[in-house]
Amino acid sequence: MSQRTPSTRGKGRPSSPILSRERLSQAAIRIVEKQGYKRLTMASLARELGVSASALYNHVASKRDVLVLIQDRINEQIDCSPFATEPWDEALRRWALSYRQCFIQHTALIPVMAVLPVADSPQTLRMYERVARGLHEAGVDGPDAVDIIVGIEALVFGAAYDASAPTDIFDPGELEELAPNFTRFAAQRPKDPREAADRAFELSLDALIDGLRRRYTDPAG
Amino acid sequence: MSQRTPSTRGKGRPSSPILSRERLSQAAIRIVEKQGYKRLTMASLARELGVSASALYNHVASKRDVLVLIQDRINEQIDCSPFATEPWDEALRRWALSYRQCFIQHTALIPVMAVLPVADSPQTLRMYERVARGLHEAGVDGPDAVDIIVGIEALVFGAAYDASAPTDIFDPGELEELAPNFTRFAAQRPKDPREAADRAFELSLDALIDGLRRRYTDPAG
DNA sequence: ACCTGAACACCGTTCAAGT
DNA sequence: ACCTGAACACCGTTCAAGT
Repeated sequence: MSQRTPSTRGKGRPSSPILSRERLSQAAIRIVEKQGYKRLTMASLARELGVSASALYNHVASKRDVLVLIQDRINEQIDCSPFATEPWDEALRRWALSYRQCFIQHTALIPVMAVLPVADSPQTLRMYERVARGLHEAGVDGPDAVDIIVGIEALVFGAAYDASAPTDIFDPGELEELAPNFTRFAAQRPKDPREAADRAFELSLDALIDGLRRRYTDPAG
Repeated sequence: MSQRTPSTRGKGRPSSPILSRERLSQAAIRIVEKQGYKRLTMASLARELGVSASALYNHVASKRDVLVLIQDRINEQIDCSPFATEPWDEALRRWALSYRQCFIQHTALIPVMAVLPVADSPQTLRMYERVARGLHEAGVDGPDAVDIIVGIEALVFGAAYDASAPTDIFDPGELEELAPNFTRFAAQRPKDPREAADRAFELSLDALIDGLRRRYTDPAG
């Protein structure tokens, strides 16, 4: 299914391949960081690597594969370390904050990431293992731990979109009369859209974790 | 900004335009329901309407505009009526369930919808007004009501992706050794992927609303 | 004002041909 | 095994020309 980096075989000339999945994903991330996802095309990726576009297909099956490679590297940056030191609820909170922070710059990956089989992304799997183990050790039973991961992830993805939205997203324009109360409430939020998005996310995240705490932690403990 | 349906002017021949934003969005939804979002192109939409593709640009500025029109009609189907009869927490729950149900078939709209200025979508605005008013009347202060809408929406969007994911999404394949616990836990979830997704969503939604209830409802009340 | 037809500037992907 | 160059089958969008 997934092509591996071809190790130079023992016989014949090494013929030293120019490309590899490693170099390919590095170049892709370079383009995304400098020019954004709109400018990441198979042609631009090939140019960055100094090869023809068709050469890429010796290493990936499709453009979606390139996005999967990027996503795997991005997930490496998400901080799961609090599960080693903090109580599960605080660890979950910090994980979610870090997760969202990573994906705000990569919302284009969300449609891919959200439905991606874990078999295609070792780093995602490592992350899930860390979180699932942390929750299980805290007394959450296995399937529920997976459900909690799924739920937090859902909130994180949605919130990452929200944080990347344009400034005027809640300005009703000429339609104010359709939503007078909502408009007034929205105007009372922080002017900085990023600050408003951060607060909305943390309000929901804290409520969610609070609800989980009630469910899974003995009130006497 | 937004083109209005041109009312036939008083002078000259009526010249009866074939197209309108109304007919355009209806045709678009017809294509999406029959053939999915991949098959919705400006060309296919024009064909469905019996006109040339370039004619569409007299009524919408871009393909994104078409998606916005679809989204507005989809949002009309989301059930906000519980806010008229139920307590705010139960109403919020039912709204979220209905919202997710609508978007499971329309995940392609999520990247558009999530960052869409409300000024471009009257039905979205109506929906927000209904929910914001319901929360405010229950004692939630204005800006928090908006934050809650944003948070629930984020969870709903992420969960809609999850519910539309392929069956084998948590099968680690050859990578099982990277995540032995997670793999075991995932295998204990319901076999039917849709049932598993539903449960994960409801667990998080219930925890989130429970957390909100604690925050906004007087425990004595 | 509204539509047509042709054209433009892209996409991702395939494939025979080379080494 | 890996790369090139040409070609294919699309996209969304523009625009002069018609009524």
